[in-house]
Amino acid sequence: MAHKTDLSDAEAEALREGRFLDDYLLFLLASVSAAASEGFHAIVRDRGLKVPEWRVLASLYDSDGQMITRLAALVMMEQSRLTRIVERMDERGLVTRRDDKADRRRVRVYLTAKGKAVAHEMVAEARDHEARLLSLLPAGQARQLKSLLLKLHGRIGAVGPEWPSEKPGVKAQSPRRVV
Amino acid sequence: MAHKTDLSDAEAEALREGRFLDDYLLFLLASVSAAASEGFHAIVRDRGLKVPEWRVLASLYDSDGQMITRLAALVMMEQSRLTRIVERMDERGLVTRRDDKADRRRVRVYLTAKGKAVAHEMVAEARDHEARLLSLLPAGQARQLKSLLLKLHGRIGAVGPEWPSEKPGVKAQSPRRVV
DNA sequence: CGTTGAAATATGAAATATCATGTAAGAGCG
DNA sequence: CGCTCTTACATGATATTTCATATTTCAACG
Repeated sequence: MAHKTDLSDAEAEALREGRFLDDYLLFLLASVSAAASEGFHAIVRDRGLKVPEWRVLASLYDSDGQMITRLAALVMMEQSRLTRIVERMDERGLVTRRDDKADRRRVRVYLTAKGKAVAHEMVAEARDHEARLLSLLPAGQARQLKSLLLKLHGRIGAVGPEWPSEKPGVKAQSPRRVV
Repeated sequence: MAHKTDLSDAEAEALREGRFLDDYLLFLLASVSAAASEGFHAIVRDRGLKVPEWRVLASLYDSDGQMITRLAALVMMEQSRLTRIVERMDERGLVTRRDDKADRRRVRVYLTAKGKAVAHEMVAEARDHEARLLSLLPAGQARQLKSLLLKLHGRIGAVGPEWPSEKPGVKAQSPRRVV
């Protein structure tokens, strides 16, 4: 039998009990997310965008003309923060804002031609980068990872179809907090 | 054959091409991470902690007495930011700082008795919360998700054993950027 | 040793984010 | 309608973060 290796007390303890963080889902998610994003975020910044701006572009790429509140939910940021980011992006000519004439409280955000160009370019980069990332896993596992993430996501925010509803006057049904 | 449902052009387009974000790994990771953490972060704040503070406590819970730089890497934040957070936590009596006498550039951060108490309490909460989260998936899938995350994480930061090395004078080998 | 270069942390100034509200519209209802 | 409640967005004040850089200490080497 191999003789005991020489560990510090702390290390031995860690092995015996198992560390907490190393297997803690929220930490795993946050740190994989950060690690996976790091490389791409560097690309984003090289193109002169900030990460939150990229997120806005990507959201509008998928569905242009969102209202501020919904966009904020999509990109997971607080409303007043998004307001100011959109403001800067407007000044930089990436987006424009138009009042929703059906509900004049709402402000809808649209990509400008320039914004679309940048968005397309960056989405292409993102797809490239994603392919490189996913190639770190066997194809089956890559698909499985995504599918598990989607499933978990769906079950956490057991939420209705829309979020701030598209139709004015419908009470915003915020995701029922399951956890 | 069922007749065509009435979709807007944009929606039809989305279905045809598939939206970008809905299947984009980095977005999936970020948004699952945010959604999964939301509930627990509310608990953290209820206990009068900020999320970054909780992260520090959790890291020290696993391995007390880290140096600032390494702790910053562990909790994924920039060094000067961590310095100030640790400072506040010191003032609040959650941690203390002691110079490393083997290398006096280094500052090591330790949990105080109070810090340990809070850390233990919160780790217990975290474990509870994690269990609730994981119960949203069948046990096998939960395990699989974690294992895939770990695998991906390992392959992204194709990194050596330590990070800022424990032993003074060893050149810090930063994770080779694979992606 | 003395010099040069890198590492570890701290810190000032500028940029951002957050929190609490203010203001302007819609919705619901008697 | 007129009143009241809620939603959507903006904004001021405060707190936090970031970025660049200063300071101290160690490592390497002639």
